[in-house]
Amino acid sequence: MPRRATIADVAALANVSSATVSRALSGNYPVAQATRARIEAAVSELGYVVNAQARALAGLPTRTVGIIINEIVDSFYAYVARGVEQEAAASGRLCLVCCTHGDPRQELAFLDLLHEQRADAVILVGGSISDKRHAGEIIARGKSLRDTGSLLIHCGRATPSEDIAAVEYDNGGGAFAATDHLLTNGHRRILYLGGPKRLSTSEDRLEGHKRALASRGVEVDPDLIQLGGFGQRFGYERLKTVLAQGAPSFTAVFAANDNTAIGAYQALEEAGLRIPEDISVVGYDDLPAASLLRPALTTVNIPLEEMGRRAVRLAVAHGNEYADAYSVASHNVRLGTHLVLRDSVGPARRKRR
Amino acid sequence: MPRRATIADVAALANVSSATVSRALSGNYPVAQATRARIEAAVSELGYVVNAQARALAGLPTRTVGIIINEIVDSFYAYVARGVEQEAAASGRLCLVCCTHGDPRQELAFLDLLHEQRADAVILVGGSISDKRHAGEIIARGKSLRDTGSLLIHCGRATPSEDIAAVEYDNGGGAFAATDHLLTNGHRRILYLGGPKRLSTSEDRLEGHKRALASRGVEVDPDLIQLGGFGQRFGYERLKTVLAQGAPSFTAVFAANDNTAIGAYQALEEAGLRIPEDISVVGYDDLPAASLLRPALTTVNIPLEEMGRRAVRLAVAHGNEYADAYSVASHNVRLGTHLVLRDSVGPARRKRR
DNA sequence: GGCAGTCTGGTAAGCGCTTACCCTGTTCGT
DNA sequence: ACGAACAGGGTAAGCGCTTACCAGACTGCC
Repeated sequence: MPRRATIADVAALANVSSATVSRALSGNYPVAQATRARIEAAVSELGYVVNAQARALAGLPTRTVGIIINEIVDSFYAYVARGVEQEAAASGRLCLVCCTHGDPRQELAFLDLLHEQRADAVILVGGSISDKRHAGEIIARGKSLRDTGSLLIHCGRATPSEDIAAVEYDNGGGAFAATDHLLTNGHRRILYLGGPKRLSTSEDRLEGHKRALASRGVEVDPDLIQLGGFGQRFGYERLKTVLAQGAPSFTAVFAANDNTAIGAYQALEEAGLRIPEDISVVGYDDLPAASLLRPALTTVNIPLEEMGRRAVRLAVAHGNEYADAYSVASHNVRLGTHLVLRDSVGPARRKRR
Repeated sequence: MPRRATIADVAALANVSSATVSRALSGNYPVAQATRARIEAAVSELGYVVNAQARALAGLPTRTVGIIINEIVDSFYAYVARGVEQEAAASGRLCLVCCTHGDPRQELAFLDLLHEQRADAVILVGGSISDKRHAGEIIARGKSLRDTGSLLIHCGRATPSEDIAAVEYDNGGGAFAATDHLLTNGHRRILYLGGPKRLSTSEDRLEGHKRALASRGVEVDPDLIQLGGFGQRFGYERLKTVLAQGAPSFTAVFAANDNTAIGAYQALEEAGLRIPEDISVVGYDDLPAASLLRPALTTVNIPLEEMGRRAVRLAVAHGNEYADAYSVASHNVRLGTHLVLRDSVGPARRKRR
């Protein structure tokens, strides 16, 4: 059973020292053409593959970036991950993907695991729960990561500390635009559906919604705010429950994200309500599913992929000017969102005609 | 600027040797309660985090598994990745995810990168192009990987060699079932749409389709076989082209995968053809999008997540009985597929009534 | 009381690579 | 013609961890 070849084997076969082999391979030091050729021959003859662990241990960066997301099959996260992966691959880095399934403790556990792996950067994606203790834990790990030359970047979540860079998007603004669009179409009673409580993402969206209402002097009716989850299931069940309580007192629903909107579609369909004739719907995220729905869903677009790319760039840029990693005021980034008009919003129906 | 703490620092602070610290941390050797406590105190005081690279270099497994997929935002791959991630996480392993975007050369490049990383296992997902040279390259890397104690597993693709384990699914069987269902509904002229040529996945599906036709004595009409791609775009454009050539000569379309079916839906919609009244449609994969479509798409379910899990288990099981890694006849796995009936198939229309 | 067996813990040899430091020739500039 | 600068290459000291091997201190048993 062949043992894996080491640099020493290659060196022996090529009749040079292991230092020369190392130099020829990393190409950061002059090596004579002839020597290089002999080394390359030896490498392919032995099927030599450099050992990344040894390399990292010797002080080189690991060329891996970690990314912590909720759920890989959720398009929201998948697109961010794609951006991260692309940008990472562009610089020859590999991606360590971790899924928390929404468990904040997992978040911390993965942070530790990625620290063990000495990932060049770790990117934490998605809304954060509002919890002082948890935030503290994150900050501590951020510091600790930085002490090893790695960088923690928040992506799509506000930074809990000056020291942690973040790539955000105009979450409240998108919600404002969506609600404003509904208002412009004459809707005054809008059901706000979905979004876990105490999650920054939901809170920001709800805030934007309320701000839009306020800007037109529409009062918020607590009954029209139905928080709870970000899933299709939640959208379906909750809306069904609300609908079961009698004729809808609203003319539109603002689903806190597209998944919830999908659930809302089902509930509306079952209740025999037409979109947008009877009820208008807007979503948030602009996932591919939004344009698959019939009628196609009007929703807020987030530059998810770009966010992922930016996050990596932020981390890697810092990594380059190594000495500055400590002094640089983390250049936060905030990207814009915009409403994508499709077919799920119509004029508000006259009051029980 | 704090330097990262090493095991030696912890040892010094706890007044023991580094060996004892190592033992206390990995817990595979008796360490006195009191000593252990002192060590733990030192660890948390220093914020010590073990260095995975050093550990790996010292001979322990890296506890990472690599997975090579086409595209992370494609649900097909995302679900497999999810299974892999889950199973990996269950054994405390991290996942290195690589996306080839369909480029076979990338496949090889990532295989090398994962080899460098000494991943405990690497899982290659999705159809393979039919190319002797490429297959040879894969086999070579599989061997080389095994020489380092790692294992290459194929997932959703047939193994090119006895030495490489694979988790497959009954691809042809699913296609057979789909076509058979169409035949049962009276369809005789079925447009087979999509699937890149020379890709094992497409070839197997087409084979199942033809087999079903043959079993009912229906001849295959080459004009009704429209190969080319697996994307939504392809499905749309190609079907549009076909439709532009005059009244459809078929009563059903078998989309080689759900994405193609989505494109087909668009083309049909634009052409004013109703599903399933005018044209029936079946897809393949049973992605979440299939049930979002209206009418909901009848399609073939593949246990994607389970495949991912199995792949990891296959690799890890072998890893356990280390000595056998060489002798064990790779226990291939083949999972079943089944047709999911929804609303996109109806009885064949009478011939131009 | 002597000795085998059990607990604990230390010593030190690697794991495979990079790179600071050193050395030998060449090649130039002036 | 001579020192400087550079190309090319070797030596060996780590990087941080695990673990084989060894040793002292008890324990209990005959």
